[in-house]
Amino acid sequence: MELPAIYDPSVTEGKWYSYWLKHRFFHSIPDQRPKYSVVIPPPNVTGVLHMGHMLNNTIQDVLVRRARMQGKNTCWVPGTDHASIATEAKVVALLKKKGIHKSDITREEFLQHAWKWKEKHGNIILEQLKKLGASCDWDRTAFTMNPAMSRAVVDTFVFLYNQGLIYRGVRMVNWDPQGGTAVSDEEVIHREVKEKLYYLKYYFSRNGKRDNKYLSVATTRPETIMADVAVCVNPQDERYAHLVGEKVLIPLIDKEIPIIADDYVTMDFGTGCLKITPAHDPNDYEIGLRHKLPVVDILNLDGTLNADARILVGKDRFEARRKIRLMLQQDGFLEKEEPYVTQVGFSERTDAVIEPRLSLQWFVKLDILAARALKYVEDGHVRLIPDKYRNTYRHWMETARDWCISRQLWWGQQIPAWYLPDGEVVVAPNAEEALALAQKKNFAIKAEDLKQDPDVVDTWFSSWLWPISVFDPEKPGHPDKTPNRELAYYYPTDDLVTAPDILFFWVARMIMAGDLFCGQKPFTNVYLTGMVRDKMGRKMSKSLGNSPDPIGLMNVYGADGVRMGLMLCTSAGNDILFDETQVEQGRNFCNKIWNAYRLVRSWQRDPYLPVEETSRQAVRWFSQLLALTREEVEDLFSKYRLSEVLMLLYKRFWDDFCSWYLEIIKPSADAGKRIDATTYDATLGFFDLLLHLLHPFMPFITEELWQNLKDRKEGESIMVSPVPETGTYNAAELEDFSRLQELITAIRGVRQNKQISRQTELKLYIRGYFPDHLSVVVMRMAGLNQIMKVTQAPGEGNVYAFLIGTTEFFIPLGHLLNTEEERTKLNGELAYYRKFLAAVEKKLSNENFLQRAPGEVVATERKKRSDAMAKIAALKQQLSLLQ
RNA sequence: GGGAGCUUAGCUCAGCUGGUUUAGAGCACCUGCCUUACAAGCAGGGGGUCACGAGUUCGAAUCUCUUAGCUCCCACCA
Repeated sequence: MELPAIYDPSVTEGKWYSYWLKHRFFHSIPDQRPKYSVVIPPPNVTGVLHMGHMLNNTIQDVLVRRARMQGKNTCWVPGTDHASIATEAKVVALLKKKGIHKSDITREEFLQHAWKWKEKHGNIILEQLKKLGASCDWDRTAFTMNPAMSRAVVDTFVFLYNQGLIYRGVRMVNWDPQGGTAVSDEEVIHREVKEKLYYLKYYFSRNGKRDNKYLSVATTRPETIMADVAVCVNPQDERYAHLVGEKVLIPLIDKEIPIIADDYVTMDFGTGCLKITPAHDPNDYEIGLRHKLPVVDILNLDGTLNADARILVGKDRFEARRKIRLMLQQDGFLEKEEPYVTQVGFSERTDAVIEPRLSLQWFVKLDILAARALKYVEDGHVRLIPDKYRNTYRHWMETARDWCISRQLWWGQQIPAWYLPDGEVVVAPNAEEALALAQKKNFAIKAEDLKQDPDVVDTWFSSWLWPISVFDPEKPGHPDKTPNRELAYYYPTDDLVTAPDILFFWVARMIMAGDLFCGQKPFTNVYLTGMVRDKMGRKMSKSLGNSPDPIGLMNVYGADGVRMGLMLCTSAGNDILFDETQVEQGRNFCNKIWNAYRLVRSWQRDPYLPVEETSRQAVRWFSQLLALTREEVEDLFSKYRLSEVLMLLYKRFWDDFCSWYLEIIKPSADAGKRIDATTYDATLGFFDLLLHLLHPFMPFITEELWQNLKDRKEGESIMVSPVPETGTYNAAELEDFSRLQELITAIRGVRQNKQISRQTELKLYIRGYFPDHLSVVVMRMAGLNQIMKVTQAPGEGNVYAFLIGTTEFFIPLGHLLNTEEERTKLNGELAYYRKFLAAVEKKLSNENFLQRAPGEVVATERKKRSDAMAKIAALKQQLSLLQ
């Protein structure tokens, strides 16, 4: 078979992915074997693959493929998240283009559009993952809004409500006036904004009339003064203490409000006087509660001022701000204004300025759940990798606030709460049961009297059930139910790979749900990936245009190349600075593997050819090296140091296997590239093992070559084939071989330096330790015709001398040797070793060192001294030999 | 404002409980090579006062503190 000199991923990758699917290698059903399970962090249905997904899913695939090759019953569950806000926004935008406004259609009509959209676009990202090589069990593809999982969400809601863990309450929420919904704290982006700080005059009230004295109050939001209910000072503030209890008048509308005192107020900020606006500021709301102040809400849902504002009614909040500033100035209430930089919250989705707003929302009580979830991590039952995130996790869990789970949207699971005409509420899994409950309260109630809460639950309220509901959707909400066979087998899952920015609102909440419904953790290890940034360290974003198209990258470099490029530079928890040259390195490595295979394939296996000694030594060495490599790989994997595993394998394959091993055993072209059977078979065995070790990282090329390595039957695959056995290794032998490599490199260096061609054969004298059985290898690789062990430096003139360890080597070079140059070089080395020796001797003459340092450390220092002395002696002698 | 982390070669990073580390790797770079597996390659080579300063110690890239710079998380001082 003639193979092209350049590896072309496009002809192999699609072929093998189809083959894997056809033979259902990714599919898993419970059996007797130990399991290994992973659930994908479900990407948004609206999503298209970006570099973050690439990294995250490559890591999962590496772990999953490795487990599968270890013989575990491996199950990687894929799926997507319905992503309420993001999806609804997309559908709303799409309808708008068609001239349909959301408010003009019914909920049912809207949902029909949304589902249609989901069917059309929802699977794009999963198809893209296939191109990456993701070995998911596609038969299990889940969706957080499919009927069974939605049912799980409803049951969970009902359960938590009945347990008293869900309640409805008035809270200050982050209101997005543009999106028309509350959003969670996590969906608010704070940005610095240059604003103005306005100092306003609040005149004292004399029986409702303006006094001529006033308090100066600083605010960034003058448009909210009509909602003020008090002015607050710090009780310690001597400037104002005597005024507490007096009344002032709100500018423009002359409403009378009290002066109160609260520790919250910072004395040295602004004027030390804070206007209290409970309806429009969370802190003010808290203060309002403490002081039992009324709440005046002057804003409509869309951010315009309502009738309670008395002035500027109907104006948008920002327009109102500009107008009221002028009014205040005209009427002399504006004392001064100064520039001010402050943090303003923006909606992640619509980029509108978030308006703190009081409203009735549903909440999950988190105090107990968080405390229990914390314990799993504290006790080490759930391991965070890297473990620095334990601190972050603890901090959050100890300060967790109740979770607002209602969203004023349609796309999502509608809250299973029904309101009676009198405002009472019943919570039940469906309308019939709700009616039954309602009738217990009032038997006259009919079905049409009940009105279901129009809101849906937060998307995280479905995804926190993910590791449970993908296996047994009937389990959430039913802690006492016996888990089904699937859940019993696959749960808890083994590894979770996700980004640290959702540690709290996803990872932590999954631990809560796991504890609540299964009494167990949902996963054992959480591998937290870094964020993929560009090479300048900037976040990848559409607006910067610095985000490469993953599909395009895979088309150019191959999926294996891209996977390798990403994996080479990722350590857990650290951001990765993505640079296309890394992917190029991955592509080049694929090509290297490909060509190594081409070389081996070009040889003729000859069962009658005797084994050459060089080959025998090479096989002996490389099989030991592979045995060591497997140990190292195991160790690194156990620490989740994936990039280091890959780098190790890269060097083993490229440097050791190709540059050393294959070069040593390579049969000459003159002999018709014939190679003895023993060496050849061993080489194929090594290749096989290397392919197995590399497969988790580079699934396609390894499958392609493994299939070619021998005649394979339909249905065989590297991913389910046994890993070739390795023997043992002897560290001393491996050390001998690396000395030999140093020696050969040194001789090659001499050749290059002195312009001695490869054809010119050289002689080598050795004084000191050298493993004689490796001499043949040196002769072959360094082009020597003679190696002699000597006890004295050779008498011939113009000998090039060098040291490796304490062994001296000599190569007679005749007139090629530049005596002056050698002298300079040797003197340089001599100076180095003398300095080194001095440092060691200083240490050894230190009484404290001898007394306090452990014996072995002292012993190594003594060895360093004797070695250095031997080297110095050798160098001196070499110098003396130079004419 | 609070918390966590980072700073080692031009770049990306190892260096784990202080001692074979007067510091390693990959890429990039320099030199010589189209040697019939691979120029996406081969062979050889150069390059770092371990951010700054101090301390602990017989011994510090490693432990402690100070300073500077960067990153992330949490937090709406109006």
